[in-house]
Amino acid sequence: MKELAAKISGAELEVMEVLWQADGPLPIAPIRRQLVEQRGWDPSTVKTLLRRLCEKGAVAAEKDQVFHYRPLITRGEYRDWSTHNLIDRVYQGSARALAAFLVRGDQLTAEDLKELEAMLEGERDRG
Amino acid sequence: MKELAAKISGAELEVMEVLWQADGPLPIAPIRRQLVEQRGWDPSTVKTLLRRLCEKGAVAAEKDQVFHYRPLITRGEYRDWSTHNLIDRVYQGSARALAAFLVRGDQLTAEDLKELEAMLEGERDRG
DNA sequence: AAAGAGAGGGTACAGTTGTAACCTATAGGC
DNA sequence: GCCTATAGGTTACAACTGTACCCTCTCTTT
Repeated sequence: MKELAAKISGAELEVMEVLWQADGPLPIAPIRRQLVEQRGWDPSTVKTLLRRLCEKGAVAAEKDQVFHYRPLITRGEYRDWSTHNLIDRVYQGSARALAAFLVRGDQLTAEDLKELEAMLEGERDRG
Repeated sequence: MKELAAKISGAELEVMEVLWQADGPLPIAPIRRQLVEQRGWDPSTVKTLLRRLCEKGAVAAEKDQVFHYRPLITRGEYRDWSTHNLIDRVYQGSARALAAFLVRGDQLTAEDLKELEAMLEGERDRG
């Protein structure tokens, strides 16, 4: 499924976001409403993006009076893929280098760092 | 400079990689050699990519008999930019969510995790 | 019933990206 | 001095992206 996620473009990703936030398949109307408002897109732009996502196999359209759109890949799968992609391409495959960047840069708040430590302890126990 | 880094494409990034690995400006010949070999690209492809990078302001070409190419943005700057980009686009702006993904997924080795803990302690002292 | 809103479907069009060919000038090897 | 390899420069071209228009059909409202 790597290829699928690979090909979701920036604008398409925003459409996926709307689908991921919903708790079930959505008809086009609310998707449009949200994106027209949030992003200032033309309604036809939303339609085009949905069509492309369907063509790419990232979204399914099921007809029930009107089409309902359902994501075929999860946000988690997409995160996995795109994070690995970043690590491979930008961090020469070193997840550790990325982790170091996060910790040493000022990306994380003190709160975040505490959380992280707790997580690390959890991992130590498990692993 | 966000815009600059933003626009470095995948193939272009591989060229930047070569420049970043070198310890100074490089003439086109070794860049080509490396990429023709590593990636199977045609020499003219390398030329095109270098031209585009120059147009984008990511690389400077200085003539000294033959042109020597020098990166104008550092790998660090690019990492910063692309990591923030991932966090914004895929993790809804939460660096912590990305950190959690790294720690909880099996991205990191036990060794990496130990390193991380050490880093966290260092941060606690500093911050 | 006529009209207006929105769904479905197709088309458009410029910019970016991956990938390369072609031509000219030139410098080093024979 | 001539030939071949390569630098430099220009052009190409299809796929992908961002962004949108237009036409038709149907359903709801007046």
